[in-house]
This record gives sequence, C-alpha cells and structure tokens, in this order.
Amino acid sequence: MAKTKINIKDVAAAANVHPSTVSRVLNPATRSMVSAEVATRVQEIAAEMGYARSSLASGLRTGKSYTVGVIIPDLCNPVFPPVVRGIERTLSAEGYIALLADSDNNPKSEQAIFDSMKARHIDGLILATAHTEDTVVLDCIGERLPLVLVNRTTDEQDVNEVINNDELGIQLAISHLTDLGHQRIAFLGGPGNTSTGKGRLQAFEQQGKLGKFELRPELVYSCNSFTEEAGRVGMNRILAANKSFTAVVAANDMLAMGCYDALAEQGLSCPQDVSVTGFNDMPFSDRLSPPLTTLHIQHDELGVQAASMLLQEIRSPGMVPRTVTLDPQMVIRESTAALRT
Amino acid sequence: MAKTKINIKDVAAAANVHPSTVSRVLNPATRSMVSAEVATRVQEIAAEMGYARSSLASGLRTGKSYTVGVIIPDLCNPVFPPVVRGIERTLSAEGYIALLADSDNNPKSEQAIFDSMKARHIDGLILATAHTEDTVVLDCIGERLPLVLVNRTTDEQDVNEVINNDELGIQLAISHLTDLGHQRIAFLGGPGNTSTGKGRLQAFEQQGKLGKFELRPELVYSCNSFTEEAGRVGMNRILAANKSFTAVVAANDMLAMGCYDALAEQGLSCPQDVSVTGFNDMPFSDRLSPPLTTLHIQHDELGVQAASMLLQEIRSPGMVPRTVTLDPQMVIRESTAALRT
DNA sequence: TATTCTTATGCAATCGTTTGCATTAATATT
DNA sequence: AATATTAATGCAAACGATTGCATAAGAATA
Repeated sequence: MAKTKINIKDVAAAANVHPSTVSRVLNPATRSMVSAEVATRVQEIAAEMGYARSSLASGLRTGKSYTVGVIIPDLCNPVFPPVVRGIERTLSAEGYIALLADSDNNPKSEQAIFDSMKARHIDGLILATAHTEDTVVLDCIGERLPLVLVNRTTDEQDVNEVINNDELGIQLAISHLTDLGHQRIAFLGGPGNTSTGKGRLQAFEQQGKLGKFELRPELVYSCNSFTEEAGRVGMNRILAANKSFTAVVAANDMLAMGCYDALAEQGLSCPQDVSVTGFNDMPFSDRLSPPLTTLHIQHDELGVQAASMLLQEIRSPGMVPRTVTLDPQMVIRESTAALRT
Repeated sequence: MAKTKINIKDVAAAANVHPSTVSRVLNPATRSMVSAEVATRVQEIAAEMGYARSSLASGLRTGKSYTVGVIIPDLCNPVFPPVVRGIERTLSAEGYIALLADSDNNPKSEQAIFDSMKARHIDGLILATAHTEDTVVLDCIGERLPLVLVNRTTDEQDVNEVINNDELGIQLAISHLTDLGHQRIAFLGGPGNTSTGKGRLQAFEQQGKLGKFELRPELVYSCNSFTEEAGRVGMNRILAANKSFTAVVAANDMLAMGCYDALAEQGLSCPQDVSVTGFNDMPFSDRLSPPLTTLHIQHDELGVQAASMLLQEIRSPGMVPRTVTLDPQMVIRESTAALRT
C-alpha cells in the first residue's frame, strides 16, 4: 500500500518517456512543445498515479515557490480576518498560497517571522504591520523582494501600498460630530510609529487648525497600541486631565471599545454624556452596546487589491510603485447623538 | 550591491572549508563533529555574510520542510484567531511555520487547499474543519502524514485530536437553565456533518431523555452552518413551529447571535422572554447585548496542545493516537435569567 | 618504530524538477 | 535525390543543502 510518494520519474517510466517530457506536459507554458498524443497519455497516467509535483524541488530549480508571506499585527482584531480572506482568495485563484503569521504587534517577532519566511523562498510579502520606520520594509527593498503594504504604510517612499484614506475618514467623523453640535472633541489615538496612528492624529489636528472644532491639546492622547486595554487606559488619562469634552474620536474600533469601558468606569454614558466614533467598522462593531458609529473600510477589497498588486509585481518586477487609496464610509449607529443643549 | 542571494558554497569559500563543514556547523545536531575553532569561524563568517539556509533545498534533501498546514473553517469566526495564535506560537518556538488557510466551510476548497499544501511538503497538518466523514483525514492517514484535529473531530477512529468536552458543556448549560427554573428548552444546533453539531445535539437529547428538562422534537433544529444568518433562520423556524419555550441552548455563539436577531424580529426580548446560552465564549461574546451566557472553551490552549501534539507526532511518527479533551467552563452573563413565574 | 584508533574534514551522490542543448526523425525546399 | 528546416524528444547539468563514506593527520598503544 501507501508506497513512497511517486515522482516525475515514476510517471515518466510508466509512460515510457523521459522525465523532461513529463515536466513539459505538466507545465501549461511548455505543453505545446510536445505532441498532443504523448501529452494526453502522460496526463492520463499522471492523474491515474496521483502524481503531484513537488513544489519544493520545482521551487529550488526555478526560484519561485508560489508561496507568499502575510504578516498581520494581531489576528484577534476582527478587522484583519476579512482582509486575510480577501488576500487568500485572490492568491489561491492564481495557484499561490499564504504563509500567514501574527506578529503580535512586536517588531522583533516581525523580523523573526520575516527571516523564517525568507528562508522558505517566498515570492513576495504582504505586510499589514508596517511601522513608520520598518526594517522589514527596508530589507525587502534591498533584496528586491516584491512587497505590498496593506492598511498601514511606512515613511519610506516608493513602496506598493493599499491603504485607507485616513484623512477623509477623520474629516467625515468630525463633520458628523460637529453636525450634531459637538465642539469640544477629544482624540484617542494610536501608536505614533504606525501610519494609522500618526496619520489619523495629523488629520484630526489639521481639522482643528482649520477651525472645524475646538482643538485642545489636553484632549488628545496617543495610546501605545491598538487594543481595548490601551484605549481604556488612554481614555482614563484624558478624563483625568479634562472632562469638558462631549465627544471622542477614536483612531480605531478597539480603542473605541476601551473608551466605552473607561466612560462606564467614570459613570458616564454613551451617547448621552459623550459621543464616540471609531474607525474600521470591524465585524461586531455593530453589536457593541451601543452599536458603534464608525468608518467603514473595505476590508475584503483591501485584501484583494493588495494580493493582486503583489501578483503583478511578482510577474513583472520593477514596476513603478503604486499607492491605491480606498475611501472609507461613515456608518452612523448609536454611539453618537446630538449635543444636549 | 544586493548581489544575488548567498549560499552555503559562498560561505564555505569565504571560510576556506568545504560546504559540508558549513552545513555541519550550522546544524546544532552535527556541530559537535567539527572542531570548535572552525565552528566559530564559520559561524562568524556566515553571520557576517548574512547567510540563511534555503529551506527549500534543505527540505528537498531531508524530506522535512519545517512547515505545517493549518486549515480553519472560517477565520472570521472569532473563536479561531486565538487558537491559531496558540498554534503559531508553539510552532514557531520550535522553528516551524504555518501555512494557514481558510476553507470557507467548503469541503471542496478544503481538499484543494490540502493538495496545495501537500505539494509544498508540509510535515504535518492541523485541521479545524474536520467533518464526520472527511476525505482529507482519510488522505492523511493513508499517506501517514502527521495529523491533529482540533476543536472538531471525525468518525474515523485512531486520530490525534484536541477537542472540547461538548457533553459536559451541554450538561452545564442545561443545569444552569433548569436551576433558573426553565423546563421548556429549545435547541439550535449546528450542521450534522460536524462533530460539534452532532455531539452537542446528542448531548442535548441525552439530557432530555434523562428527564432533566422537557424535550420536545419540534423545539430542536439543526442549522446548516455555524453562522449568524443560519442561526437567525433556524430560530425563526423554531418560533414558527412552537413558541412555548422559555430558553434556548445554541450550539455556538454565532448561532446564538442569530438567535438574538430572530427573537428581536418577533418582538421577544432576551432574557426577559427567552433565555439564551451559547457555546465557545468567543471573543466579543461579552460585548453583545445582552452579554452572552456561554461556555468558555480554552481557545489558546486548544491551539497549544494541538501544535505540540503534532510536533511530537512529527518527531516520533507512529505513536498511538491520543485524544486530549479540554473541559469547558460555564460563564454566566446576562442572556439568561430566572423563569418568570 | 610500527600499528591502531580517534578526530576532523573533504568527497560525491542524492533529493525532484526544470531547461538549454543535442539528437533524431519527419517534412519541406531546391 | 540531396539538403535545409522543423518538430518532438532525450540528455545532462543545474538549483542548494545534507550525509554516508573515505581520507588525512595526529594521538595513543604495543
């Protein structure tokens, strides 16, 4: 039974041809080199014997592994699963498969994962963890490894990226709040070394400087990670400093959840006392209580675009880097309400 | 600059030794064969040159890829990310990396993914998608590919598995409900071709037959997938048939969410009119409204155990298959309340 | 001193594919 | 009929690492 795995030579022997012929038959690009008669015979025999090419050996010879790396900062944040699915679906349609890893928001572990992926000869990398200064990004560029940044970007120029229009998102959130009459608006930001942390903060301050609302430095706080707990701590920090605000713009939904927690601890209720907006519209943000008003980003599409951009880059390397920007959409739920007068 | 990737020969040349010596130095198991002096020199040079072994070539020669496949039915179900993390953490500590894929609950795509993983010479497979009859499971056994089932199991005997004690879980849910005075209890089950669907249903009926509560056939419905939508549809089915129940045991949290939806559609409120229990205690089930009473399963531990069992099997194949059963714990929140008298 | 035993390293075959080049046979050209 | 062209296939050398076996030198023994 279960004889040892059969290889191309076995098939060749059974079909009475040379292994190279089998190889050519099984590769669509070279099939035309061999006569139709032999081709079908070989195909039949291969199928019958259950032959499957070793992509290890094939990859060794050709330098392609049909495997791409995907690094995510935190798989437990529900924003990411949908983008991973978009990525996987797109890749697998083209015969690629993903080596997926969760860096746990840790640059060290990110680098370790990357090294491990490199050793496995990935053909490209999709990075959702990029920091504003990122050694992995630099490495990829140095080694000319196809790279696409998704969701987050980096300070480096000339990198392929698929990102959200954060500036627009923050604008939308602020006009929604000011339309409701809010003027004292706090900002619960993310880590300054991520583009989403930095960019959303800048957009917020920008709007303040444009006079769209009353910008107060003590109402702005940057959390050191995009987690519920960091959000809770950050919000408590703001509350301790100044309680005069009537609305909070959180830089993502996880932070907004932490914000809910902190408000509850202080006996404040949302949206009666304080309106809260999130960012991402992660799955389940509609089931929070109150359901979160937030910015919907195109999770799946982010993944699809990133994957197809990567495939393009793999196939024709050295293209001039592109940035695809996807616009978010405001989704109004119950965490925001008109200012009580 | 970025000269072409350096290989073991380059290092050997630079160190003035034979490639085989370099290989021995870099492999902890064979390092002792070479003199300390040469060993350190080689190590230094390798590090300096930034050498990284090609695991493709190495895998081809040794037959090991230090890569394992992980197939998940639905990454968007928040139960899975924590188990994936447990798996990844355990694997990477031992130098392994995961090829992760989402089968989207589709046996066909599961098989396709598996084939693609096999071609990449995975050393083993962790399957969270097992069906009661599963071709992938059979394939693995046939080819002696190390396999561990996690969360779900299969009808096949003699398979390594790390699963939850579903029977205990259902018992706990029912006694919680009967303690609150409920007797007319409905059951919103999962797909019959999954062990979690089948087993939880059996446990429910078992408890009914033991007279723990009033078992009524028309109050039992099996949904065809573990999704919110399927739960909503299923619950509406039960409601259409008979409205006399006062509590619902759902076979997982996603179904429980669908159950919330259906109850709301019918103007019934939870827990005032109907108590609901879930299963899994997935992340965010505490943030639903009402926060869901459910059975906590050890997500992370499930992953850790599965990964370490797989590693054992990879290292010493042919061990007698084991089943690790983890006990769930009841977590009481606000979706259950005492029967109104 | 001659012999045996260690120890450290080199040699070469191998893992399974792919692919440039060589070879053969068949067909077209003059 | 002889030569040039084309088409189909085989040959063998890679790809990069590992490993059983051989060898060389030094240490230990007789």
